[in-house]
Amino acid sequence: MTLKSQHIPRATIQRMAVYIQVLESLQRDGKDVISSELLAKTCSVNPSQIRKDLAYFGEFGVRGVGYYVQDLISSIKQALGVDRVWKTAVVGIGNLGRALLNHREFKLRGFHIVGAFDCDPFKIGEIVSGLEVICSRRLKEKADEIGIEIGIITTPPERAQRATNYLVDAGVKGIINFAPARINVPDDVTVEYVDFFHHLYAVAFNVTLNIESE
Amino acid sequence: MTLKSQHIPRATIQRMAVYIQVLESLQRDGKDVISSELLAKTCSVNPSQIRKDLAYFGEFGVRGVGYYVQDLISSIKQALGVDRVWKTAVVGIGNLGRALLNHREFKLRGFHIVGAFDCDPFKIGEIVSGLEVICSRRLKEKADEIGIEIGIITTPPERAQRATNYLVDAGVKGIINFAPARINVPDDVTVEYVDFFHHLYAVAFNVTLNIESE
DNA sequence: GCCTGTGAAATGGTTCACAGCC
DNA sequence: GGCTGTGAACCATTTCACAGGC
Repeated sequence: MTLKSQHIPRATIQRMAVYIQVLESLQRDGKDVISSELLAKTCSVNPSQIRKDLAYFGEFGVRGVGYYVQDLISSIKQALGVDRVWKTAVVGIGNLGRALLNHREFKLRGFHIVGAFDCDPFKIGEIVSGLEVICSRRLKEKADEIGIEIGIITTPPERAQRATNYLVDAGVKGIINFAPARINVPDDVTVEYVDFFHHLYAVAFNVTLNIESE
Repeated sequence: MTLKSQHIPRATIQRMAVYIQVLESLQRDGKDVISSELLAKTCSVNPSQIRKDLAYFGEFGVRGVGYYVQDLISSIKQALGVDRVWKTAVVGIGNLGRALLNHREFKLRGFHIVGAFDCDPFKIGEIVSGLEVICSRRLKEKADEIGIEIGIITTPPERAQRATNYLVDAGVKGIINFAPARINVPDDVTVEYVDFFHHLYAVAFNVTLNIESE
């Protein structure tokens, strides 16, 4: 594996996800080859930025030609480690948790949901999208049995830390937190926060700025 | 208004949203005053970072004391422009669109959903969460009538650009795009992209890194 | 004494410009 | 000729360190 073990900027990783998205769309449109310039325009970034980003992981392009779309998608996916199946579990079976469990795209993208957990006795035992809801306290026990690599927290904010603790105890090293609360984890556990109010705030701020400067 | 008309980093705005989240949680716990050091620890950032961020908008703290939680929340909300009601509309009434329409938190946070649009004739006329679904082509007409400031796109990716065009035509200056596709807008329109697969990819990458370095 | 606000220093990321290669 | 890959130059953001004020 082409692993240049230098530090890779977080921003680069975020852009890589965007590149995949755009490249898959180009692929659907039947495009075979793409230059960094054209890809850059679609992603609203600088062409050198793309070349630098990709260079962290290897040499994927052909000089004088560009990048082969299909190959580049595979290369990026391999570089990010998303060319395989990841076993995930959802903790917190409310509206959002159910929506995620029913979302087919997860499986299509290699993220298989293999566990559904909640601490509400009324929900335990219920079948959601083919999975039995299990008591959160039994997370470690279940994880040992089925293997859970990524945890998705969809509890109310006040229960997010407890859900986190169960996941960490179970040996999970990656967490996506949809709950609007900060959580504490050991250094070897990665957390990503998803909260679209943050995005709404950002848009509101920018619109306000533009209105004022008129 | 304390408007230091210098450029404010995008990263600062993102952190401001986090500060609000944490401060509101502190407020619920009955905390009156907080130091930049303590707030920093909770948000996993550097204390000077917080002081610098806040300084873009004004002097909200008291030397030797810290920040008054209640006041700081109000000040930040005012600074971001989220201390008022924003009229929003959802374009694309699928699973996600419906979920957002039924989400009470929007109204609580000042984002009132005043329009629901879709281009599917079978959906037009349907009542979702008290709103009649209207043909996307009539967006401008409706916007002139009710006023729409922020658009939320929840269409499939191939229809995202058309939804965008309708919104831009209607004079909307801020867009949240949940569709997994890039969209083109004029310079005076702000777009925020929400795609949790990007976050899943980021987590997968970090977990992969940690596994490899063991 | 303590904690904020802020210029100055350090860090890290982005863009430029061109060498290298098809 | 054209487009990638990359060191060097540039720019922005973060962190430090301390002055300012309760």
